[in-house]
Amino acid sequence: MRNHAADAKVFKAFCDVNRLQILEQLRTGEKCSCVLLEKLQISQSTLSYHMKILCDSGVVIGRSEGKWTHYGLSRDGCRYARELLEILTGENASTGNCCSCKK
Amino acid sequence: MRNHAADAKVFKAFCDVNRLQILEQLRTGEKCSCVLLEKLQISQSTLSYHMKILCDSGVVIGRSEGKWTHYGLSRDGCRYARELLEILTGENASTGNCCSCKK
DNA sequence: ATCACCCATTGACTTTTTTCGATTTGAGAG
DNA sequence: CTCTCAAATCGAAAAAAGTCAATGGGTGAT
Repeated sequence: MRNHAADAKVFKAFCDVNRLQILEQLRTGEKCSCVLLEKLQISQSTLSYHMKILCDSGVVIGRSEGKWTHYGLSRDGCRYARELLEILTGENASTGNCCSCKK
Repeated sequence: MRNHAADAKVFKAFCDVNRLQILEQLRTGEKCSCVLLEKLQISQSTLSYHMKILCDSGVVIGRSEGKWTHYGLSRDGCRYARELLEILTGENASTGNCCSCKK
């Protein structure tokens, strides 16, 4: 029996347009906020808000270095998300017809 | 260049606790609304709302039969969701260090 | 110490999502 | 045709998510 709240948190990362744009930027490697921000139409505080959600989901990791914070995809977090989706939708799921509706 | 709004729609299916519970029920085969409802703490109209979102995401398909509508996982829709996540998080994504921050 | 810069947090506001009761629609059954 | 039942839709309210400007905290440069 799964923890649905925890699972939902993981997929929160992928259900917002701005976050998908951020993830797209991260696919080519680590970026710091200032660089991410250049290609987005949002304020700095809004970006920070989204980065928090991405980090909380486990898909992204932040790495502090001096003044900067570098964000990158978490290999483990990404794999976990894919495994989760596999569990939820995997081919082993039954697609048989319904028999529960007592006509 | 991806259509982020369309992609976000797919993952909307997985980022809500009630919808995850519904998907869990559907893993064991088709169910009609009345059966799904029994195991959820929501009203009939709310369930209908969630079923619409699930169907719009492509992950679930509704099949009308007389008075009943049977809902089931869409094999194609589920595969598409997994492929999408693979593209967004796949191992081919770079995890190299940032070089864009001119120190 | 002071300044400039990067980023997180706060508080207020707007927008979107979720929820429900009531109503409507559509499909058998009598 | 009328009645009943399953499910969708509507309208309104509540809850949650997203947004920004302003502020604060930490770091490195001067």
